[in-house]
Amino acid sequence: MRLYNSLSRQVEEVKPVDERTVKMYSCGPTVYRYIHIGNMRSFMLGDLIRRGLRFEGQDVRWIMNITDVGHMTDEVTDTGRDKMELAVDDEGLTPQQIGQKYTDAFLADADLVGIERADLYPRASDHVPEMIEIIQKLLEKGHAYEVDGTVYYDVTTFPQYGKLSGNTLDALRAGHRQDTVADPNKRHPADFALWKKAGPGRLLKWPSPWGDGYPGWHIECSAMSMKHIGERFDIHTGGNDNKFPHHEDEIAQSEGATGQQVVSIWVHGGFLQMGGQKMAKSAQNIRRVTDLRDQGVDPLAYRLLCFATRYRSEMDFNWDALQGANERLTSIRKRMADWSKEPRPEPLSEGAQGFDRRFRDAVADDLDLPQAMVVLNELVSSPAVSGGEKYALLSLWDAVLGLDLMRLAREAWEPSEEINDLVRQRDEARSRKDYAASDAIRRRLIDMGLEVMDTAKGTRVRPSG
RNA sequence: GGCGGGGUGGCCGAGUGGUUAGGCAGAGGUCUGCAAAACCUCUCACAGCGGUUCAAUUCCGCUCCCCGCCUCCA
Repeated sequence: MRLYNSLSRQVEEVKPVDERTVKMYSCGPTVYRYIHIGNMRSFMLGDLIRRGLRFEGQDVRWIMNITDVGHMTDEVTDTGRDKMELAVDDEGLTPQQIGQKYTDAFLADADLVGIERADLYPRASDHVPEMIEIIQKLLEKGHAYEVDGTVYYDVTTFPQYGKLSGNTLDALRAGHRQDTVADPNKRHPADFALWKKAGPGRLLKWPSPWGDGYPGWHIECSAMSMKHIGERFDIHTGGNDNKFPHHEDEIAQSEGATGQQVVSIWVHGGFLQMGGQKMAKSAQNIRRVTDLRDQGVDPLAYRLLCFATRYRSEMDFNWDALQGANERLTSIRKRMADWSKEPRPEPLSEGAQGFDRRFRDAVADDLDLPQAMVVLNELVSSPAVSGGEKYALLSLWDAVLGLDLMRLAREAWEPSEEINDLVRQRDEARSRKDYAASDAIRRRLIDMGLEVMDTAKGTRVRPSG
């Protein structure tokens, strides 16, 4: 599989350092509130990369962090309160309870959109000693300095700073934002906190060599990724907004501490927009996965909708398009139910193999799901491939797509005696040309949630989805 | 101000220097008693202005507009 590496700005082959297993780390959710479908798109990216690699026969170890402390605080002073602490005030729960509540909600929502569970979900609050260890190493190596209980990273000691985002130190100096307040303790405006001194009344704090405090925004990812998949791993994913400063700083930390390249490929997902704006709490345009369900849409239709857009591009969310995806998903599942009853030829035909190759190529080509969907659509309506083969291929491909395409086939729906009776009555009425009666019966069947079709063999019914 | 991504037919969205992306919606047709399902067909799409070229939606320049990051943010 090839992926676009934000660092090199080109598409690269995934070549696992440890030849047996691809190791991937994804920036996960912050758990002081519900996550929305825009966040989900990013998390789906990691899931799709893992599914794509497995499809090629590779083993993958996938880690996704849970952020329950740290990078949710005002950078300069301690007056800006940790968002976790604000949630504690609002909801009357302990930080642990808040974290647990929103972690559970995240996992449940992720399940709904077909994201398979990661191998591990390390929590930031469980890794403070590891973070302190890295900070100490950075101090020893001269990459960091302490001022009154707060430890900063000295960006001037890392000449490659800016290599990921393009925000080099020169550029950062040239284009200063007007509304930022300079921290007088920083030696360089781009320096960032590794460890912050705890202010009075702070709940979430830990003892450290520099006094009570809490970790800075970026250090958790350095600590947890290196602890769980090593100081040299293959893929790191996140949303586009993580590129700077989060990942830029993570590189400076991890590479500063280890003296080597840590991540091979950085993959960044494009944003989900809503009405031309980034979906974000501040824009008040967020939707949860459960909102989709409440609108009568299968959450997996959202997953299908995401496949229309390349993962790196921005995508505009819109209910009509989602509704369309929902229609399409149902229609494919119904066809799958029909095809499942046809014989499946053992060696696939030439034609079917051709479709399979094209599908696999698309997935391997930097996760070109829009192209893969074209192949899928062509297969669905291809007269050259039998229904049995279509079923075989689509159920294979669903390992990557995760759309539960076999749902209706699996449910193996059988009409009840009552339905069979009505079907018989309708066929009799039709043979008598008593259309008033046959239409009345059809109406009843439809009201029972069925789809009614006339075939050469008479009335046929199936669940309408 | 710095860094970066865009403007494609009713909607979502691929893609390409000359040949139909695809899905959804809509229209017509085949089939049907009528529907449904299925299949077929369709509405001269590429922000604007210049330029390069035999040929530009695709390359170059300019203009207009939108979005993201630079502060918490997938």
